[in-house]
Amino acid sequence: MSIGEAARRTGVSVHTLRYYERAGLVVTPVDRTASGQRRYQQPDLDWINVCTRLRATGMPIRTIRRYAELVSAGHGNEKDRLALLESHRVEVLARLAELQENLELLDHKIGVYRGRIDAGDADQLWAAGRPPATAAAR
Amino acid sequence: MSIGEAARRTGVSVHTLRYYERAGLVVTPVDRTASGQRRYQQPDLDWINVCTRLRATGMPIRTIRRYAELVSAGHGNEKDRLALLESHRVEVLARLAELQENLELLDHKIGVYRGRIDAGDADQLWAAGRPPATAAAR
DNA sequence: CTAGAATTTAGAGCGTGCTCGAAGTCAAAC
DNA sequence: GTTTGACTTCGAGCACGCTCTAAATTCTAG
Repeated sequence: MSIGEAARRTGVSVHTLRYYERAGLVVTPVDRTASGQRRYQQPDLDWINVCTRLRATGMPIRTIRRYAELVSAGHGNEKDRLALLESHRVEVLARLAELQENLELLDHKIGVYRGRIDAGDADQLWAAGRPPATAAAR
Repeated sequence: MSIGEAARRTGVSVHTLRYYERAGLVVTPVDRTASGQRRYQQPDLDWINVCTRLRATGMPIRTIRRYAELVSAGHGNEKDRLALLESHRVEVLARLAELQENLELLDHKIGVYRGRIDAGDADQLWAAGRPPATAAAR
């Protein structure tokens, strides 16, 4: 299928598809017609989806490239691939934790504003994080 | 305290402190000495910490600026502030969910590699996401 | 008083991940 | 055959969030 069709099916723009290819995010080169146009197969789409999902976990392009290199190098480096994925997993867990922690600040502030609005808007002083005892939120 | 001390205490570089100020991430202008050097007070640090934590939830600078503008505008816009925070909260929850979903792909792949390595490395075919029935992972 | 460290400004530079433009080639419908 | 739209490459451009430089000034310790 054409690059346009591949873009439609993966939800990635044709620009980005070509960019990913240039960036080395490939495991096997995409087929080309005699005139040089790309022709995608299902496995190409599957790989693009993997890239998309790795990106969605915040894996940088260069790391996905490294992973792609390991995959295309074939057998024998499974431990390296595993190490790469596990190392990234640690980062993802850290980011999840950070996000959740700071979401609490957000929730706290939202609670303060809700209370203040319900109560008819009382004082305005505030503290940075969780209330030390008494405090509002900016 | 000096900007250097403020940087030390907030964990933000002096460059970034000045950048935040330029970017409008201020609720009250930082004091200046007669000669023009910044002198930070505890509330300034508290606000910087709020900014840092909002940043950590992925809130863009321009949104924090908007929030700062609302705060410094004073009373009467609490509903706007609440709306801003709640809207951002929705985005944070979405990103948390996305992160968690794609973490599952990561975990799945890690599981596949662990199994393959333990088993002494079997076949190499693969599927993009969760295994449809039988498949390994790239 | 003086040396060295810290601070000031405005503006440039950078890393990341796209996103787009230009100029040309190709393909499918008519 | 011709048009219309999709495709090609290459390089530039952009948005974001810092990060750094330069040159001048100010502060602090001895």
